[in-house]
Amino acid sequence: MEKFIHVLKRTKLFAGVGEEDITAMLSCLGARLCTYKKGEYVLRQGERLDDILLLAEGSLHIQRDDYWGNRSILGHIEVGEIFGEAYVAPESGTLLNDVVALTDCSVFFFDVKRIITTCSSACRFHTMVVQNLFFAISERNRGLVQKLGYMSRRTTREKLIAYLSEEAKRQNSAYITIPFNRQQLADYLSVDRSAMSNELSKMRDDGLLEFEKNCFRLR
Amino acid sequence: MEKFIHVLKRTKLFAGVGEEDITAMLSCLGARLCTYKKGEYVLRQGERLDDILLLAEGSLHIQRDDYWGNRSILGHIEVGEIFGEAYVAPESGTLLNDVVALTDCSVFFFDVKRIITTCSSACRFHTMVVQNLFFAISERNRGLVQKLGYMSRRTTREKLIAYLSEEAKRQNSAYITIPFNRQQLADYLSVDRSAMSNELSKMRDDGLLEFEKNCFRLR
DNA sequence: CCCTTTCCGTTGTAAATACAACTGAATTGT
DNA sequence: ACAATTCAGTTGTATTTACAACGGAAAGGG
Repeated sequence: MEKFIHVLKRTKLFAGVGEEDITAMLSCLGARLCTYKKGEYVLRQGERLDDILLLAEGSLHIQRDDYWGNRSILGHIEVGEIFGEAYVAPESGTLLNDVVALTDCSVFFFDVKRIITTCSSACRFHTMVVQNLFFAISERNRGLVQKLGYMSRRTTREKLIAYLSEEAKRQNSAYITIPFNRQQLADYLSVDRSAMSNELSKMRDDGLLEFEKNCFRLR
Repeated sequence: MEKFIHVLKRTKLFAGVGEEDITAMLSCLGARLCTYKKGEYVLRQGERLDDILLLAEGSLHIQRDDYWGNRSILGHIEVGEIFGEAYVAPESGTLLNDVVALTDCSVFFFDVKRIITTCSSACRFHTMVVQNLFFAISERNRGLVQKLGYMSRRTTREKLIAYLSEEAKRQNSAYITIPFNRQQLADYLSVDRSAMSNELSKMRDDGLLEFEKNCFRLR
Protein backbone atom coordinates (compact mmCIF):
# COMPACT_ATOMS: atom_id res chain seq x y z
CA MET A 1 0.00 0.00 0.00
CA GLU A 2 2.86 2.36 0.84
CA LYS A 3 3.74 2.24 -2.82
CA PHE A 4 0.65 4.31 -3.59
CA ILE A 5 0.87 6.93 -0.86
CA HIS A 6 2.13 9.48 -3.36
CA VAL A 7 -0.86 8.70 -5.57
CA LEU A 8 -3.33 9.09 -2.71
CA LYS A 9 -1.73 12.38 -1.79
CA ARG A 10 -2.84 13.86 -5.08
CA THR A 11 -6.42 12.58 -5.00
CA LYS A 12 -9.41 14.73 -4.21
CA LEU A 13 -10.28 12.41 -1.37
CA PHE A 14 -7.04 13.09 0.49
CA ALA A 15 -6.58 16.68 -0.60
CA GLY A 16 -4.89 18.68 2.13
CA VAL A 17 -3.62 15.64 4.04
CA GLY A 18 0.13 15.01 4.36
CA GLU A 19 1.82 11.73 3.49
CA GLU A 20 2.46 10.65 7.07
CA ASP A 21 -1.14 11.37 7.99
CA ILE A 22 -2.38 9.38 5.01
CA THR A 23 -0.33 6.41 6.15
CA ALA A 24 -1.87 6.67 9.58
CA MET A 25 -5.36 7.01 8.16
CA LEU A 26 -5.19 3.96 5.93
CA SER A 27 -5.54 1.63 8.87
CA CYS A 28 -8.00 3.97 10.54
CA LEU A 29 -10.19 3.80 7.44
CA GLY A 30 -9.84 0.05 7.09
CA ALA A 31 -8.16 0.28 3.70
CA ARG A 32 -7.54 -2.81 1.59
CA LEU A 33 -5.72 -2.97 -1.71
CA CYS A 34 -6.69 -5.35 -4.52
CA THR A 35 -5.17 -5.86 -7.94
CA TYR A 36 -6.88 -6.88 -11.16
CA LYS A 37 -5.63 -7.99 -14.54
CA LYS A 38 -6.75 -6.33 -17.75
CA GLY A 39 -10.26 -7.45 -18.61
CA GLU A 40 -11.13 -8.64 -15.11
CA TYR A 41 -14.28 -7.52 -13.33
CA VAL A 42 -13.69 -5.35 -10.27
CA LEU A 43 -17.39 -5.27 -9.48
CA ARG A 44 -20.33 -7.03 -11.03
CA GLN A 45 -23.86 -5.88 -11.58
CA GLY A 46 -26.13 -7.36 -8.91
CA GLU A 47 -23.47 -7.51 -6.19
CA ARG A 48 -23.72 -5.62 -2.91
CA LEU A 49 -21.12 -3.09 -1.88
CA ASP A 50 -20.18 -1.60 1.49
CA ASP A 51 -17.02 0.16 0.42
CA ILE A 52 -15.93 3.17 -1.49
CA LEU A 53 -13.30 2.35 -4.05
CA LEU A 54 -10.39 4.43 -5.25
CA LEU A 55 -8.36 3.61 -8.33
CA ALA A 56 -4.64 3.70 -7.53
CA GLU A 57 -3.30 2.36 -10.82
CA GLY A 58 -4.69 1.62 -14.28
CA SER A 59 -8.04 2.58 -15.77
CA LEU A 60 -11.60 1.30 -15.57
CA HIS A 61 -14.92 1.42 -17.32
CA ILE A 62 -18.24 1.44 -15.55
CA GLN A 63 -20.58 -0.28 -17.95
CA ARG A 64 -23.51 -2.59 -18.44
CA ASP A 65 -24.39 -5.18 -21.03
CA ASP A 66 -28.03 -6.00 -21.67
CA TYR A 67 -29.54 -9.32 -22.66
CA TRP A 68 -28.85 -8.72 -26.34
CA GLY A 69 -25.23 -7.81 -25.81
CA ASN A 70 -25.69 -4.08 -26.23
CA ARG A 71 -23.09 -2.39 -24.09
CA SER A 72 -23.66 0.92 -22.40
CA ILE A 73 -20.67 2.70 -20.89
CA LEU A 74 -21.59 4.88 -17.95
CA GLY A 75 -18.18 6.34 -17.36
CA HIS A 76 -14.44 6.10 -17.46
CA ILE A 77 -12.37 6.08 -14.26
CA GLU A 78 -8.77 7.22 -14.10
CA VAL A 79 -6.12 7.06 -11.41
CA GLY A 80 -7.11 8.95 -8.28
CA GLU A 81 -10.85 8.85 -8.90
CA ILE A 82 -13.30 7.19 -6.55
CA PHE A 83 -16.18 4.97 -7.61
CA GLY A 84 -18.92 2.92 -6.03
CA GLU A 85 -19.99 5.95 -4.03
CA ALA A 86 -23.58 5.61 -5.22
CA TYR A 87 -24.14 2.51 -3.13
CA VAL A 88 -22.91 3.59 0.28
CA ALA A 89 -26.30 4.49 1.67
CA PRO A 90 -28.10 1.79 3.66
CA GLU A 91 -30.68 0.01 1.54
CA SER A 92 -29.15 1.18 -1.70
CA GLY A 93 -29.69 -2.22 -3.23
CA THR A 94 -27.38 -4.01 -5.62
CA LEU A 95 -25.00 -2.62 -8.22
CA LEU A 96 -26.57 -1.49 -11.47
CA ASN A 97 -23.35 -1.73 -13.46
CA ASP A 98 -20.20 -3.75 -13.93
CA VAL A 99 -16.78 -2.25 -13.37
CA VAL A 100 -14.15 -3.67 -15.71
CA ALA A 101 -10.37 -3.21 -15.74
CA LEU A 102 -9.20 -1.73 -19.05
CA THR A 103 -5.58 -2.29 -18.01
CA ASP A 104 -3.98 -3.97 -15.02
CA CYS A 105 -5.34 -2.14 -12.00
CA SER A 106 -4.83 -1.54 -8.29
CA VAL A 107 -7.86 -0.54 -6.29
CA PHE A 108 -8.24 0.68 -2.71
CA PHE A 109 -11.31 -0.41 -0.78
CA PHE A 110 -12.37 1.85 2.09
CA ASP A 111 -15.00 0.84 4.60
CA VAL A 112 -17.70 3.47 4.31
CA LYS A 113 -18.88 3.22 7.89
CA ARG A 114 -15.40 3.92 9.16
CA ILE A 115 -15.07 6.95 6.95
CA ILE A 116 -18.26 8.72 7.86
CA THR A 117 -18.09 7.81 11.53
CA THR A 118 -15.43 10.32 12.44
CA CYS A 119 -13.07 8.95 15.04
CA SER A 120 -12.73 12.29 16.82
CA SER A 121 -9.18 12.66 18.01
CA ALA A 122 -7.43 9.58 16.68
CA CYS A 123 -6.65 11.01 13.27
CA ARG A 124 -6.89 14.72 13.04
CA PHE A 125 -7.56 14.85 9.30
CA HIS A 126 -10.52 12.55 9.33
CA THR A 127 -12.98 15.43 9.19
CA MET A 128 -11.23 16.83 6.18
CA VAL A 129 -11.49 13.52 4.38
CA VAL A 130 -15.20 13.40 5.09
CA GLN A 131 -15.58 16.82 3.53
CA ASN A 132 -13.47 15.79 0.56
CA LEU A 133 -15.59 12.72 0.05
CA PHE A 134 -18.68 14.85 0.26
CA PHE A 135 -17.35 17.14 -2.46
CA ALA A 136 -16.21 14.23 -4.58
CA ILE A 137 -19.65 12.64 -4.57
CA SER A 138 -21.20 15.97 -5.32
CA GLU A 139 -18.86 16.37 -8.26
CA ARG A 140 -19.62 12.94 -9.58
CA ASN A 141 -23.25 13.87 -9.27
CA ARG A 142 -22.67 16.89 -11.46
CA GLY A 143 -20.78 14.77 -13.94
CA LEU A 144 -23.76 12.46 -14.23
CA VAL A 145 -26.02 15.44 -14.84
CA GLN A 146 -23.67 16.51 -17.56
CA LYS A 147 -23.73 13.11 -19.16
CA LEU A 148 -27.51 13.20 -19.04
CA GLY A 149 -27.14 16.44 -20.97
CA TYR A 150 -25.39 14.65 -23.82
CA MET A 151 -27.77 11.75 -23.73
CA SER A 152 -30.86 13.90 -23.90
CA ARG A 153 -29.85 15.16 -27.33
CA ARG A 154 -31.91 13.61 -30.07
CA THR A 155 -29.42 13.08 -32.89
CA THR A 156 -26.00 11.50 -33.00
CA ARG A 157 -24.49 14.73 -34.26
CA GLU A 158 -25.92 16.72 -31.37
CA LYS A 159 -24.66 14.16 -28.87
CA LEU A 160 -21.19 14.29 -30.35
CA ILE A 161 -21.12 18.07 -30.33
CA ALA A 162 -22.39 18.19 -26.76
CA TYR A 163 -19.81 15.69 -25.55
CA LEU A 164 -16.83 16.99 -27.50
CA SER A 165 -17.44 20.64 -26.74
CA GLU A 166 -17.88 19.88 -23.05
CA GLU A 167 -14.65 17.92 -23.15
CA ALA A 168 -12.93 20.83 -24.90
CA LYS A 169 -14.12 23.14 -22.15
CA ARG A 170 -12.90 20.74 -19.50
CA GLN A 171 -9.52 20.21 -21.11
CA ASN A 172 -9.43 23.91 -21.91
CA SER A 173 -8.33 23.41 -25.49
CA ALA A 174 -9.75 22.88 -28.96
CA TYR A 175 -7.44 19.89 -29.30
CA ILE A 176 -8.77 17.09 -27.16
CA THR A 177 -7.93 13.49 -26.48
CA ILE A 178 -10.74 11.23 -25.38
CA PRO A 179 -10.41 8.02 -23.37
CA PHE A 180 -12.52 6.02 -25.83
CA ASN A 181 -12.08 4.31 -29.15
CA ARG A 182 -14.97 4.48 -31.62
CA GLN A 183 -16.90 1.55 -30.27
CA GLN A 184 -16.49 2.79 -26.71
CA LEU A 185 -17.52 6.32 -27.62
CA ALA A 186 -20.59 4.91 -29.31
CA ASP A 187 -21.38 2.85 -26.21
CA TYR A 188 -20.80 5.91 -24.04
CA LEU A 189 -23.22 8.04 -26.06
CA SER A 190 -25.61 5.16 -26.69
CA VAL A 191 -25.54 5.33 -30.46
CA ASP A 192 -24.63 2.93 -33.21
CA ARG A 193 -20.91 2.79 -33.93
CA SER A 194 -21.15 2.76 -37.72
CA ALA A 195 -23.75 5.50 -37.76
CA MET A 196 -21.53 7.54 -35.47
CA SER A 197 -18.48 6.96 -37.65
CA ASN A 198 -20.54 8.07 -40.59
CA GLU A 199 -21.74 11.17 -38.78
CA LEU A 200 -18.18 12.05 -37.73
CA SER A 201 -17.14 11.93 -41.37
CA LYS A 202 -20.01 14.22 -42.34
CA MET A 203 -19.09 16.61 -39.57
CA ARG A 204 -15.54 16.69 -40.88
CA ASP A 205 -16.86 17.35 -44.37
CA ASP A 206 -18.95 20.18 -42.93
CA GLY A 207 -15.80 21.65 -41.42
CA LEU A 208 -16.95 21.23 -37.83
CA LEU A 209 -13.97 19.23 -36.68
CA GLU A 210 -10.93 17.17 -37.56
CA PHE A 211 -9.90 13.92 -35.96
CA GLU A 212 -7.43 11.11 -35.99
CA LYS A 213 -7.90 8.12 -33.75
CA ASN A 214 -9.00 9.41 -30.36
CA CYS A 215 -7.71 12.96 -30.90
CA PHE A 216 -10.15 15.62 -32.02
CA ARG A 217 -9.86 19.23 -33.01
CA LEU A 218 -12.95 21.40 -32.83
CA ARG A 219 -13.48 24.47 -34.97
CA MET B 1 -40.32 28.10 9.44
CA GLU B 2 -41.80 26.43 12.52
CA LYS B 3 -44.75 25.54 10.34
CA PHE B 4 -42.58 23.02 8.50
CA ILE B 5 -40.81 21.36 11.41
CA HIS B 6 -43.05 18.34 11.10
CA VAL B 7 -42.15 18.11 7.41
CA LEU B 8 -38.43 18.33 8.12
CA LYS B 9 -38.75 15.64 10.74
CA ARG B 10 -39.76 13.15 8.08
CA THR B 11 -37.04 14.02 5.57
CA LYS B 12 -33.99 11.89 4.96
CA LEU B 13 -31.81 14.85 5.82
CA PHE B 14 -33.14 15.10 9.36
CA ALA B 15 -33.78 11.41 9.90
CA GLY B 16 -33.23 10.50 13.54
CA VAL B 17 -33.37 14.06 14.81
CA GLY B 18 -36.16 15.14 17.16
CA GLU B 19 -38.38 18.17 16.59
CA GLU B 20 -36.78 20.33 19.28
CA ASP B 21 -33.35 19.53 17.98
CA ILE B 22 -34.41 20.42 14.45
CA THR B 23 -35.63 23.79 15.67
CA ALA B 24 -32.28 24.39 17.30
CA MET B 25 -30.39 23.28 14.24
CA LEU B 26 -32.22 25.53 11.79
CA SER B 27 -30.38 28.59 13.05
CA CYS B 28 -27.18 26.62 13.46
CA LEU B 29 -27.39 25.62 9.78
CA GLY B 30 -28.26 29.12 8.63
CA ALA B 31 -31.64 28.09 7.26
CA ARG B 32 -33.74 30.46 5.19
CA LEU B 33 -37.20 29.83 3.81
CA CYS B 34 -38.41 31.17 0.47
CA THR B 35 -41.75 30.78 -1.27
CA TYR B 36 -42.49 30.62 -4.99
CA LYS B 37 -45.66 30.81 -7.01
CA LYS B 38 -46.56 28.17 -9.57
CA GLY B 39 -44.45 28.60 -12.68
CA GLU B 40 -41.77 30.71 -11.00
CA TYR B 41 -38.09 29.83 -11.30
CA VAL B 42 -36.46 28.74 -8.04
CA LEU B 43 -33.06 28.51 -9.71
CA ARG B 44 -31.89 29.41 -13.16
CA GLN B 45 -29.35 27.80 -15.39
CA GLY B 46 -26.08 29.75 -15.25
CA GLU B 47 -26.53 30.98 -11.67
CA ARG B 48 -24.12 30.14 -8.86
CA LEU B 49 -25.26 28.30 -5.77
CA ASP B 50 -23.77 27.97 -2.28
CA ASP B 51 -26.72 26.31 -0.62
CA ILE B 52 -28.41 23.00 -0.47
CA LEU B 53 -32.15 23.29 -0.96
CA LEU B 54 -34.94 21.27 0.55
CA LEU B 55 -38.50 21.34 -0.72
CA ALA B 56 -40.91 21.90 2.17
CA GLU B 57 -44.12 22.34 0.19
CA GLY B 58 -45.23 21.87 -3.42
CA SER B 59 -43.42 20.16 -6.28
CA LEU B 60 -40.65 21.10 -8.69
CA HIS B 61 -39.10 20.12 -11.97
CA ILE B 62 -35.38 20.27 -12.71
CA GLN B 63 -35.21 20.94 -16.41
CA ARG B 64 -33.46 22.69 -19.24
CA ASP B 65 -34.62 24.31 -22.46
CA ASP B 66 -32.26 24.53 -25.38
CA TYR B 67 -32.03 27.24 -28.03
CA TRP B 68 -34.74 25.64 -30.13
CA GLY B 69 -37.18 25.29 -27.25
CA ASN B 70 -36.66 21.58 -26.73
CA ARG B 71 -37.23 20.89 -23.10
CA SER B 72 -35.39 18.18 -21.21
CA ILE B 73 -36.62 17.25 -17.74
CA LEU B 74 -33.88 15.94 -15.50
CA GLY B 75 -36.04 15.09 -12.55
CA HIS B 76 -39.06 15.69 -10.40
CA ILE B 77 -38.73 16.86 -6.80
CA GLU B 78 -41.33 16.19 -4.13
CA VAL B 79 -41.78 17.40 -0.57
CA GLY B 80 -38.88 16.43 1.67
CA GLU B 81 -36.34 15.95 -1.10
CA ILE B 82 -33.17 17.96 -1.36
CA PHE B 83 -31.80 19.46 -4.57
CA GLY B 84 -28.89 21.59 -5.70
CA GLU B 85 -26.50 19.18 -3.99
CA ALA B 86 -24.46 18.78 -7.16
CA TYR B 87 -23.08 22.29 -6.88
CA VAL B 88 -21.83 22.42 -3.31
CA ALA B 89 -18.21 21.62 -4.10
CA PRO B 90 -15.89 24.60 -4.55
CA GLU B 91 -15.35 25.36 -8.23
CA SER B 92 -18.40 23.44 -9.29
CA GLY B 93 -19.28 26.17 -11.75
CA THR B 94 -22.73 27.42 -12.62
CA LEU B 95 -26.04 25.58 -12.66
CA LEU B 96 -26.69 23.38 -15.68
CA ASN B 97 -30.46 23.37 -15.22
CA ASP B 98 -33.43 25.47 -14.25
CA VAL B 99 -35.60 24.56 -11.30
CA VAL B 100 -39.25 25.48 -11.82
CA ALA B 101 -42.17 25.44 -9.41
CA LEU B 102 -44.96 23.18 -10.67
CA THR B 103 -47.22 24.38 -7.87
CA ASP B 104 -46.84 27.02 -5.17
CA CYS B 105 -43.73 26.03 -3.25
CA SER B 106 -41.80 26.62 -0.05
CA VAL B 107 -38.09 25.95 -0.14
CA PHE B 108 -35.47 25.81 2.62
CA PHE B 109 -31.98 27.11 1.84
CA PHE B 110 -29.16 25.68 3.95
CA ASP B 111 -25.67 27.10 3.89
CA VAL B 112 -23.45 24.23 2.80
CA LYS B 113 -20.36 25.43 4.63
CA ARG B 114 -22.24 25.48 7.90
CA ILE B 115 -23.53 21.98 7.38
CA ILE B 116 -20.29 20.23 6.60
CA THR B 117 -18.27 22.17 9.14
CA THR B 118 -19.53 20.34 12.18
CA CYS B 119 -19.90 22.64 15.13
CA SER B 120 -18.78 20.01 17.62
CA SER B 121 -20.73 20.43 20.81
CA ALA B 122 -23.24 23.13 19.99
CA CYS B 123 -25.83 20.84 18.40
CA ARG B 124 -25.38 17.23 19.15
CA PHE B 125 -27.14 15.95 16.05
CA HIS B 126 -25.04 17.83 13.57
CA THR B 127 -22.88 14.81 12.79
CA MET B 128 -25.96 12.78 12.07
CA VAL B 129 -27.22 15.38 9.61
CA VAL B 130 -23.88 15.32 7.82
CA GLN B 131 -24.19 11.57 7.45
CA ASN B 132 -27.75 11.88 6.28
CA LEU B 133 -26.72 14.43 3.70
CA PHE B 134 -23.96 12.14 2.59
CA PHE B 135 -26.43 9.31 2.08
CA ALA B 136 -28.93 11.57 0.36
CA ILE B 137 -26.38 12.72 -2.20
CA SER B 138 -25.29 9.17 -2.71
CA GLU B 139 -28.88 8.17 -3.31
CA ARG B 140 -29.45 10.96 -5.78
CA ASN B 141 -26.34 9.79 -7.49
CA ARG B 142 -27.82 6.34 -7.82
CA GLY B 143 -31.03 7.84 -9.13
CA LEU B 144 -29.11 9.62 -11.84
CA VAL B 145 -27.40 6.38 -12.80
CA GLN B 146 -30.80 4.81 -13.02
CA LYS B 147 -32.09 7.56 -15.26
CA LEU B 148 -29.02 7.11 -17.46
CA GLY B 149 -30.17 3.52 -17.66
CA TYR B 150 -33.47 4.56 -19.23
CA MET B 151 -31.84 7.08 -21.48
CA SER B 152 -29.29 4.65 -22.85
CA ARG B 153 -32.07 2.54 -24.37
CA ARG B 154 -32.30 2.98 -28.08
CA THR B 155 -36.02 2.89 -28.78
CA THR B 156 -38.95 4.73 -27.26
CA ARG B 157 -40.57 1.46 -26.28
CA GLU B 158 -37.47 0.27 -24.44
CA LYS B 159 -37.19 3.58 -22.62
CA LEU B 160 -40.81 3.39 -21.54
CA ILE B 161 -40.46 -0.17 -20.34
CA ALA B 162 -37.26 0.62 -18.46
CA TYR B 163 -38.82 3.63 -16.76
CA LEU B 164 -42.20 2.13 -15.97
CA SER B 165 -40.87 -1.17 -14.69
CA GLU B 166 -38.35 0.60 -12.49
CA GLU B 167 -41.14 2.77 -11.18
CA ALA B 168 -43.26 -0.32 -10.55
CA LYS B 169 -40.41 -1.82 -8.56
CA ARG B 170 -39.99 1.39 -6.59
CA GLN B 171 -43.70 1.77 -5.87
CA ASN B 172 -43.86 -1.97 -5.28
CA SER B 173 -46.97 -2.44 -7.40
CA ALA B 174 -48.02 -3.13 -10.96
CA TYR B 175 -50.36 -0.15 -10.69
CA ILE B 176 -48.29 3.00 -10.77
CA THR B 177 -48.91 6.71 -10.86
CA ILE B 178 -46.27 8.87 -12.44
CA PRO B 179 -45.63 12.56 -11.72
CA PHE B 180 -45.71 13.51 -15.43
CA ASN B 181 -48.27 14.20 -18.08
CA ARG B 182 -47.52 13.00 -21.61
CA GLN B 183 -45.47 15.97 -22.68
CA GLN B 184 -43.48 15.89 -19.46
CA LEU B 185 -42.86 12.16 -19.69
CA ALA B 186 -41.61 12.65 -23.24
CA ASP B 187 -39.32 15.45 -22.06
CA TYR B 188 -38.13 13.25 -19.21
CA LEU B 189 -37.24 10.38 -21.53
CA SER B 190 -36.04 12.67 -24.32
CA VAL B 191 -38.40 11.40 -26.96
CA ASP B 192 -41.06 12.95 -29.16
CA ARG B 193 -44.42 13.27 -27.47
CA SER B 194 -46.57 12.13 -30.38
CA ALA B 195 -44.26 9.23 -31.18
CA MET B 196 -44.39 8.23 -27.54
CA SER B 197 -48.17 8.47 -27.45
CA ASN B 198 -48.22 6.28 -30.52
CA GLU B 199 -45.87 3.76 -28.97
CA LEU B 200 -47.92 3.64 -25.78
CA SER B 201 -50.98 2.77 -27.84
CA LYS B 202 -49.10 -0.01 -29.61
CA MET B 203 -47.85 -1.35 -26.30
CA ARG B 204 -51.43 -1.42 -25.08
CA ASP B 205 -52.47 -3.26 -28.25
CA ASP B 206 -49.65 -5.73 -27.62
CA GLY B 207 -51.03 -6.33 -24.14
CA LEU B 208 -47.99 -4.98 -22.33
CA LEU B 209 -49.84 -2.42 -20.27
CA GLU B 210 -52.97 -0.41 -19.69
CA PHE B 211 -53.15 3.25 -18.85
CA GLU B 212 -55.39 6.18 -18.21
CA LYS B 213 -53.95 9.61 -17.73
CA ASN B 214 -50.88 9.30 -15.55
CA CYS B 215 -51.85 5.92 -14.09
CA PHE B 216 -50.36 2.80 -15.62
CA ARG B 217 -50.82 -0.88 -15.07
CA LEU B 218 -48.06 -3.24 -16.18
CA ARG B 219 -48.66 -6.84 -17.15
C1' DC C 1 8.06 -11.64 -40.35
C1' DC C 2 3.56 -13.55 -40.77
C1' DC C 3 -0.79 -14.44 -38.94
C1' DT C 4 -4.59 -13.03 -36.28
C1' DT C 5 -7.33 -9.74 -34.25
C1' DT C 6 -8.98 -5.28 -33.60
C1' DC C 7 -10.26 -0.96 -35.35
C1' DC C 8 -12.61 2.20 -38.32
C1' DG C 9 -14.84 3.98 -42.30
C1' DT C 10 -18.33 2.97 -45.91
C1' DT C 11 -22.60 1.42 -47.92
C1' DG C 12 -27.45 -0.21 -48.44
C1' DT C 13 -31.75 -1.41 -46.43
C1' DA C 14 -35.22 -1.84 -42.99
C1' DA C 15 -36.89 0.24 -38.95
C1' DA C 16 -37.68 3.99 -35.84
C1' DT C 17 -38.01 8.78 -34.93
C1' DA C 18 -39.01 13.83 -35.47
C1' DC C 19 -42.06 17.06 -36.97
C1' DA C 20 -46.24 19.13 -38.34
C1' DA C 21 -51.01 19.10 -38.52
C1' DC C 22 -55.47 17.84 -36.95
C1' DT C 23 -59.08 15.92 -33.86
C1' DG C 24 -61.92 15.42 -29.89
C1' DA C 25 -61.84 15.29 -24.90
C1' DA C 26 -60.83 17.36 -20.68
C1' DT C 27 -59.69 21.26 -17.95
C1' DT C 28 -59.55 26.02 -16.65
C1' DG C 29 -61.03 30.63 -16.02
C1' DT C 30 -64.52 34.00 -15.95
C1' DA D 1 -72.40 27.99 -18.87
C1' DC D 2 -69.33 29.33 -22.26
C1' DA D 3 -65.00 30.30 -24.36
C1' DA D 4 -60.25 29.48 -24.30
C1' DT D 5 -56.67 26.55 -23.35
C1' DT D 6 -54.45 22.35 -22.44
C1' DC D 7 -54.03 17.58 -23.27
C1' DA D 8 -53.74 13.15 -25.65
C1' DG D 9 -54.15 10.22 -29.60
C1' DT D 10 -53.71 9.66 -34.71
C1' DT D 11 -51.76 10.10 -39.21
C1' DG D 12 -48.39 11.03 -43.02
C1' DT D 13 -43.88 12.31 -44.53
C1' DA D 14 -39.07 13.44 -44.32
C1' DT D 15 -35.22 12.50 -41.62
C1' DT D 16 -32.37 9.72 -38.82
C1' DT D 17 -30.92 5.52 -36.92
C1' DA D 18 -29.97 0.46 -36.42
C1' DC D 19 -28.11 -3.45 -38.32
C1' DA D 20 -25.44 -6.26 -41.18
C1' DA D 21 -21.80 -6.81 -44.14
C1' DC D 22 -17.43 -5.64 -46.14
C1' DG D 23 -12.49 -4.10 -46.80
C1' DG D 24 -8.40 -1.95 -45.72
C1' DA D 25 -5.36 -0.24 -42.12
C1' DA D 26 -3.28 -0.80 -37.84
C1' DA D 27 -1.96 -3.27 -33.80
C1' DG D 28 -0.62 -7.31 -31.29
C1' DG D 29 1.39 -12.03 -30.63
C1' DG D 30 4.33 -15.58 -31.48
